[in-house]
Amino acid sequence: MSPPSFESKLNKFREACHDLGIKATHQRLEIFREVAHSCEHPDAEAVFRGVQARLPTVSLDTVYRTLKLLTELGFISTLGHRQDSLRFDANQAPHHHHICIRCGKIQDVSSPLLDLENVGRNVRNVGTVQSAQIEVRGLCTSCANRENVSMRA
Amino acid sequence: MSPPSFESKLNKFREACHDLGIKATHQRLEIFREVAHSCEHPDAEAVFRGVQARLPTVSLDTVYRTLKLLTELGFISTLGHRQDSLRFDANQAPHHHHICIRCGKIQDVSSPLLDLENVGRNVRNVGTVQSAQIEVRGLCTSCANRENVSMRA
DNA sequence: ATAACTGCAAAATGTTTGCATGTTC
DNA sequence: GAACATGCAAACATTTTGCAGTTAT
Repeated sequence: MSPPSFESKLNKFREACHDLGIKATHQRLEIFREVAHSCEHPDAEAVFRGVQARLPTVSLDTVYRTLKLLTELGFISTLGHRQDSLRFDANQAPHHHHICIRCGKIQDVSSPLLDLENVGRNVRNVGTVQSAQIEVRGLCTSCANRENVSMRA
Repeated sequence: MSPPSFESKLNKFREACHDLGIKATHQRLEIFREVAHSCEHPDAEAVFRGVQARLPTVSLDTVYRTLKLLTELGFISTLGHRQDSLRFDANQAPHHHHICIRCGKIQDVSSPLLDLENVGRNVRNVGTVQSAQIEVRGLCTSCANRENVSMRA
C-alpha cells in the first residue's frame, strides 16, 4: 500500500474511533500500520512479532482483539472464509461455493465460469495454476426471503 | 451424490487400501459413507455425530485420522484453503489470491476476470451475490523454478 | 474523572499424538 | 500371527475471556 493512501486510512480510522467513542491507542495504530504495510497476509502471530519490534510490551491478546476490531470496522479483512472448523467435501468434480453471510450455509455451485486456461492467462505472472475455486458470498435463498419479509414489516 | 457413483467410489477405496497395505475397516467405510452422502460440507464433529448413530463406539480422533487419510488419498477434499491460522489483508480493493501449494505463499491477484454481474447471473438460483473471490492454487514462480531445476537434474 | 483499553493468566475450541489394546488381512 | 487401526487420555495450537491496573479523552 502506498504511504499517502495509508495516511488517509489512518485518519479515517481516528475519525471512526472518535465517532464510536473508542480510543485510538498507540497499540491500535501500530497494529493497523503493521497489517497495512505487510504484503504477506500475516496471521495474528506475525503481526504480533512485527509490532513487538516497535512496542515491546504489546501482548498477543491485544493483537487478536485489535485485528477483530479492525475487521469489524471494515479496515482490514480476513483471508478466505473464516472456518471455526475445517469442512470436508466428497464432491470431487470441479465446482465452486456459495457461502451465506447470514446463516453460514455453504452450497455447491457448478458453473463453467472459470475455466483453468482463462485463469492461467490472468495469473501467469504470479505462478502456475493447478486449480481455481470461486468463493461467492451473499444471502442464500431462504435468508434472502426472510430479509424481504422483514423489510416489508 | 448418486448411490451407484458412491458404490463405485467405495470399491475404488477398497482397492486403494489393498494396494497401499492399509486396512478397509468398518470405521473407515462408514466415515467415507457419511461424508459422501452429506451435502452439508460437514466438519469433523458433524461426521462424528453422523457415524456415531450407526457405530456408537467410534471415537472423534478416528474420525479426524480417517478424514485426513481420505483427503490424502484424494477421495474427499477440504473446503477452502487450510488455515493453520487466520490471515489478514489490508487490501480492501476487490482482488483474488494465488496460493502456492508448495510453500504456502499467498499473493494478491488483480484481475477483471470475475465481475459481480457475471457471477450473479450464474449463481442466481442459489442466492444473492455480495462479493466473489477466486482462490487459485498452483506453484508460485520461485517454487516453479526450483521444480524445473530439479527436473533437469 | 471516567470509561475504555491493556496485559496477564487461565479457559475454550479444534486438532493431533503416544500408547496399550483390539482388529483385519 | 503380524501389522495396522482403534480408543482413550493427554498434548498442542490458536483464539477468547475475566480481572485488576493503566491510559486516552
